[in-house]
Amino acid sequence: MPKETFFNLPEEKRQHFLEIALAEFASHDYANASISRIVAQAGIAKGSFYQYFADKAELYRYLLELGAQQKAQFLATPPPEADMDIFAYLAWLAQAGVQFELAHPQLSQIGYRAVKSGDVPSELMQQARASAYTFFAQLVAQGKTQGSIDAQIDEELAAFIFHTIITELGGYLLSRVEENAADRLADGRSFFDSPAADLFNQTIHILQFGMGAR
Amino acid sequence: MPKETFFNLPEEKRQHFLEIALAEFASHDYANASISRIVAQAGIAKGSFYQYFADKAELYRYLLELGAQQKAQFLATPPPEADMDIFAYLAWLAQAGVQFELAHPQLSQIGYRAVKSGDVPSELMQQARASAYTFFAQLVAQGKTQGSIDAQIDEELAAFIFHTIITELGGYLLSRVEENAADRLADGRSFFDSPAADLFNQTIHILQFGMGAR
DNA sequence: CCCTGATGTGACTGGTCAGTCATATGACCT
DNA sequence: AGGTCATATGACTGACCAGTCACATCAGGG
Repeated sequence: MPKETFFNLPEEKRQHFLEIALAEFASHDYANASISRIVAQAGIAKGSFYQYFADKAELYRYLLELGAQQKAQFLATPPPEADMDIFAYLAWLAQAGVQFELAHPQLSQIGYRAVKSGDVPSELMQQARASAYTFFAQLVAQGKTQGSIDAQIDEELAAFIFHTIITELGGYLLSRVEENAADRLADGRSFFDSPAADLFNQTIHILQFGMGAR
Repeated sequence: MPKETFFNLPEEKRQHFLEIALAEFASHDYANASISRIVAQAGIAKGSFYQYFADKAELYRYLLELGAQQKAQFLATPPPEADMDIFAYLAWLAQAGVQFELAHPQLSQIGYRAVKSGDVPSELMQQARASAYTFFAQLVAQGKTQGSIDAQIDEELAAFIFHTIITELGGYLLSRVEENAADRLADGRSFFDSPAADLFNQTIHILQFGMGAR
């Protein structure tokens, strides 16, 4: 957590600094992100940075936390209905993931890098990863009781597949329909009219049929 | 490609150097791998390294190339039968991938890092990535003519799913049955007796049912 | 025994980095 | 005007890095 001095900064200056730090960590991995570059770009002295943050790691953790908060907010907007079909829920989750990636590409990049490529092997990350897995595993268990997932399928394995596809799908779809990404960003719902929507639905259907009771 | 002097080195010394370089690049990403550490560990002078390689990038490219050769060799052993069912072929590919990971964990690590996490954005890597995609896309096209894949499924999308699952599955399975990995390594075929084999088959079946003609 | 060409060597250069610290600035109170 | 406290500053330290280069070593031929 940043020091008090950071929060005492005028709102505008703090936001400006965060934007620059975000850009730096989005375009370089942890080892290559440079505090020297950040402060130069933000127009503050090196020493000032160390009045705000204990060290580089603290800034990084703070950015990750901001990202997690933003994403949690994204995923919380329409509260999941209790006994929704889990594939519908999965579709909703994946779609929200894409929306998040469109709305916060830098945060997405930082988060993606944090989970992939053994940067940050801190307990914190291991823990986040594990809880994502158990979340999906619970989803699978629910799917089994609903009868929409074959009871013989290994729950952890199915969770792994969900997690993997959800993690990678957004980036893939965006890379396929890059050109007018900004347009779709303007109106959230328009994503479903985009050419990506069909690909999106196909993916969910493949999982649905693939895991459905035989 | 290394300089001639490198190949003039006595076999033993060259191998020893490569082992150390491999370990370094497997445990650090490109930016953090250190030539200074490598030469110190290998017991050669910094200057000598630069008699063998033009620069750090050349060593890295060489290691990647060695990895690609080894993997190609792994995937070439039983020549794919002409009109094998493509899911059987996919299963074989994935299994060969796991075998490779067991046999050459360091090469796997380096290769994985190279494709993930925008290290090495050199044309070379983009190209390798693209050719992997078209390879899978062709496989999907073949599956459609065989009737084992629904004609309505987007070929590129299916290729993406194949590629993603194949890439991640090995690591996941190995992480789930870590304890006696070394045992299975001893005899290649014994993988199919391992507890991972069932998970493995389930995965292929999910894709098979998921993509099968409706 | 010396010459020559290939190979080995490690101190050195110039660069970047994270983090520190003595000093300066400014705000607010008395 | 003086005093006190929080904050700002950037030169500096020590560390590491990739890559260089003048020099040492060694092998084999004449």
